[in-house]
Amino acid sequence: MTLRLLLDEIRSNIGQICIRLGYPTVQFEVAEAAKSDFGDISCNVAFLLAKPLGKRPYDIAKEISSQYEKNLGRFVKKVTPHQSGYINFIANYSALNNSTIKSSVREDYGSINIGNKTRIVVEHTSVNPNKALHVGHVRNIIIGDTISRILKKANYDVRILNYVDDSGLQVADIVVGFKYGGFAEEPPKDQKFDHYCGDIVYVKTTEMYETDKKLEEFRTTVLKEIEEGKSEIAKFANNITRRVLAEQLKTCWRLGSTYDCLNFESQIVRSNLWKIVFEKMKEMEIIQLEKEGKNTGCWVIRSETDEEDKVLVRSSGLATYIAKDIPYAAWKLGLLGDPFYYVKYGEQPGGKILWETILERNSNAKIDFSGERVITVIDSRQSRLQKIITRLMSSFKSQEGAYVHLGYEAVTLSAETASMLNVETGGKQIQMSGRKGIYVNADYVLDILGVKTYEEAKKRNPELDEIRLVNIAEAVAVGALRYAMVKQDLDKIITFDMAESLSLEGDTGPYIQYSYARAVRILEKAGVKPQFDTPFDNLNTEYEINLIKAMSKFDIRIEEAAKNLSPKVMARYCYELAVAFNAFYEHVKVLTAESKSLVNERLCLVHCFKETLAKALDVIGVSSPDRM
RNA sequence: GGGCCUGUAGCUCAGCAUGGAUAGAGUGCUGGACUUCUAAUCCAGUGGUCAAGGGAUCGAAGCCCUUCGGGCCCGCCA
Repeated sequence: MTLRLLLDEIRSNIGQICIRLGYPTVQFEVAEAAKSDFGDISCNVAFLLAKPLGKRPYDIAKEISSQYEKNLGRFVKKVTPHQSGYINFIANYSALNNSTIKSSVREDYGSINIGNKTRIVVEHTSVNPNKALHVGHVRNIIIGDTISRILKKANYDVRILNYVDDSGLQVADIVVGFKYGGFAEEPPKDQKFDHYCGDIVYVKTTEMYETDKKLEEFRTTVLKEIEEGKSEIAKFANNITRRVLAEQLKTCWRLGSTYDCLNFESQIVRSNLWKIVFEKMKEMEIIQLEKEGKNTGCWVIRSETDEEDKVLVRSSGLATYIAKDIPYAAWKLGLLGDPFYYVKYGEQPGGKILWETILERNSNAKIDFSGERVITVIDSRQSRLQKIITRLMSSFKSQEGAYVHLGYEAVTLSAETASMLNVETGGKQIQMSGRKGIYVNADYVLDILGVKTYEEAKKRNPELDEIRLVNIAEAVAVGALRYAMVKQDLDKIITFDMAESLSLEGDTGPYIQYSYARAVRILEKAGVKPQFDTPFDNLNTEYEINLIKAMSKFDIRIEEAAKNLSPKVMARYCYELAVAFNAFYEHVKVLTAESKSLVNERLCLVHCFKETLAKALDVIGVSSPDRM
């Protein structure tokens, strides 16, 4: 918060000085200095005024600086014009320290009101319920979960949905495997049901199609029966997908992701939402019945560019798969009457209730899971489809950005990791494929990471009991995986490498968690509670000031992350905090400081750092173990 | 053929939205710091034609155009 106060103060003062000097109004920028050599804050106003005033930027910077010096205000200590034309500011650290430390103890530190409690839907995860989650799905989950957390921190009213495609081909495939392929309904002992379905039934059944065309024919009839939802096969499919879903959710919860409601595709299909949307689109004339050409007899969405038109309804009158996505998107935006009723699916870790939709009327109060805005997290291979849906939604609801497809690039496997799966790629990375069995399961990665983190924790904390060590190991394993998935920009491919994922040093989740554990230990060993009724004038080494400056940026980072829907901003912020603390830890002694009052001030700082880091880590869903 | 993404240090990536100072991290490699609040750490060194070319600008890694390399997508399948 405090950095924002400082920036606002400078912005306002410079604005006033420009008016006083009779300078034209320009949109100047006040921002963190690019390097600490330059000071704390920089302003580019002199560049922007150079042209209209016909002066050198440096001369303008000098003029403004000398005016500024007459009244430095609360947070500024020094103003210097730089040769380059920037005006640089050094903060009044006494004020910065005091303000930052005192505000950072607040429970809601870092929160900021951007959303104004706007109802916003985040849909993520949405994995076909016929297999276990692999590391590609994990990226989706972590992005979606982190975005939800960011938006909550920015005061949006967030609803998190998980769409369960329980009536698609992939489900039909495993049903064929169970019913006609001879696979037992129960997995071998010690194998999770979702792993069994994905690793064995799905992969092997798909393989069998190659040689057994009859088997492949069953797929079509099974799919049809599932969609109709009446037959024994449909009931069987429902039973299977429920079991897989339950296992998938365990993995999601293990990763720290929770949801508000499960939406089932089968119910969307069986509701009348498609008919309503279809009629609406006809009325609005945003779809056309083709009279000629290759799509004769089909209802299509005409492309606005050179791309192919998209068929919505076949010449047979049957809707295509996109007909499931359109009503769902419109439903999420609350544009259609709600045909669903809601029942409790169960209670999630942390106590949050998970709801699910049903079509049968019940006496429960209706719950509104729609939003004024909708964010759908799906990888960018589906961009074309999502673009069409976004376009349709914007004709239904003209509000800018009402429907957002938050796309991200895929997770691929490194050549080395592929070769562990007996896939030779000639040194190139490879796309994962559930169908071909080329993937790394999320549970497997967490388990392997857990073994390593357990060993590391035990080595360092031999006195801790087994349960505590296991909990620490799990927290660090999840932290490592989540951080790795979120630190990279959304439009960069992540090449997953098993060996590399085990690295716990440098720019990783465990590095950050470690800084937290160090802070906790200092506070434990101090034996006294920090007392905050002091002005914090003595925290004046560069390490202390850097740490305090980092802490003071929390809400600015939240704002940036929320406005750009950029989870990595928060990952980088956590890292920034940890780096500042680790440098402080190495160079500044807390418990053996020269005086009692200095010990206390530093204890306060360590305490506030610990609280701030925990809150920042929580935004990326990484927990903060006390010991590591 | 069309659409989207991408190219910055040996490797993995920030920085690009909103142009401005000597382009930053991690990792790797070299060397240093643990009888001290946990070395999952810190410090120093090493390492760059910001893919290439052009344009607009006082000023470009960033904006515009072109070219080249890499990836993904484009069914009356789901």
